[in-house]
Amino acid sequence: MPPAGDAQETRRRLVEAAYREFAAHGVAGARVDRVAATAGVNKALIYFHFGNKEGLFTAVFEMIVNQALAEAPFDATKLPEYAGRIFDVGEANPEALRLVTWHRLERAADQPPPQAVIAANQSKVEAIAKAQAAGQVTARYTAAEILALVLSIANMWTVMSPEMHLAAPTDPAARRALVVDAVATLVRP
Amino acid sequence: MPPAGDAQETRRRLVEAAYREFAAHGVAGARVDRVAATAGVNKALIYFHFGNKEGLFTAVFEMIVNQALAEAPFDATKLPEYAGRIFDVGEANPEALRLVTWHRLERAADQPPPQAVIAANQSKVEAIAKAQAAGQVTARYTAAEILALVLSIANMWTVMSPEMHLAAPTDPAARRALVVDAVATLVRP
DNA sequence: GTCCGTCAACTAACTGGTTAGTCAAGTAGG
DNA sequence: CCTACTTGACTAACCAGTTAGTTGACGGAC
Repeated sequence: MPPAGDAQETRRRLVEAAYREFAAHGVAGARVDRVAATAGVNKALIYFHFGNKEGLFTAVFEMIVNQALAEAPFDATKLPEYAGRIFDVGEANPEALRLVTWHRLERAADQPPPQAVIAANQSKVEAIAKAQAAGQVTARYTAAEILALVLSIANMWTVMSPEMHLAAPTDPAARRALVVDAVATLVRP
Repeated sequence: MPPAGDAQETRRRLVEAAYREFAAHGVAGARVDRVAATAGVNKALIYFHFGNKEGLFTAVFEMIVNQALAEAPFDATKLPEYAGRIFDVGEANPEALRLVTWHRLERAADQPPPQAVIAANQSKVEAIAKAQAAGQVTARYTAAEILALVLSIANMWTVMSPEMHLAAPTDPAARRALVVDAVATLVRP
């Protein structure tokens, strides 16, 4: 085994394992020993690299946020398509949405919101405002309200309680079509 | 001390205390000792009355579900108003929504969905279908899809990540107006 | 009417397993 | 040999659940 092995690689393996653990069980439910076992490294390495359990979650959360921001390019003049893309990303990474929800429930209260997210939202709001001024997007709602609506509808199925899925269409394509169409209806000038 | 005291009252106190504890910390994060202390009863009574921690959560969850179903009378011909009412209930009981979210994350996978919720959803879907047939609600989406849309939008602000609140209007009245208007726009025939 | 057995409701103290976090020692590469 | 990295073994605290026993109400026997 490589003791002076690749620390970078060890960190990556730990974050990957922690991602699954936290997404499945949250901070309180996650087991540090389980993360270490899954990553195939000694538990003490977690404390060496990340300080504590909380630090490990922070590392995972930052990775997910950056990844999410990178995967969904924003175009204020094509909000329905953007919503569809968000839907696709959520569909492909259901664990990421769980992780964000755990964050909201367990940590958001005593954690300052990530600067990257605030900045990203701000630029999106400005872009929407510009599109509104150009008459490409409805002026019925404020730019921030539109962004909130788009994101809410894009993620509506993942946030929905599972009981709802029994009554609603299970076909992903139909769910996606609904998301795109609903956003289109709402943001039409 | 009343040993053969009011068991009903003891149960109520425990459920009440557990409600706050679970809403704040979830199942894994909740502390049984803390619930007992808050309720002012002996910890063993929790196991006497509810079997285990899980049973206590189930009791709390059932109470919340029944309460929620009772508080929001459904009228398929007035979906925007219904969304507004759901918004109001959520605004008045933020803890209830947290509890439902905890349930979804921690228990929904291995818990059969409550029959009461399924039945309630089914009757709502049927009512919407009837309103669609009468031309009072758009036929662009299926009845189940409309219900999903209405509920998603009604709860959009509570589900939204807190970062969003920084960019969006903090005025509850404005948030409510948006919810009602967006639903109206979507369900108009 | 009082004695006694039963039972639901309740309690204080305990247990055994778990868990986050620590530490001293060791290993390889530069 | 020194720095960065890794390890097995350890611990102190925590926490869900248990246990053995107490309390008072109720009801039937005499």
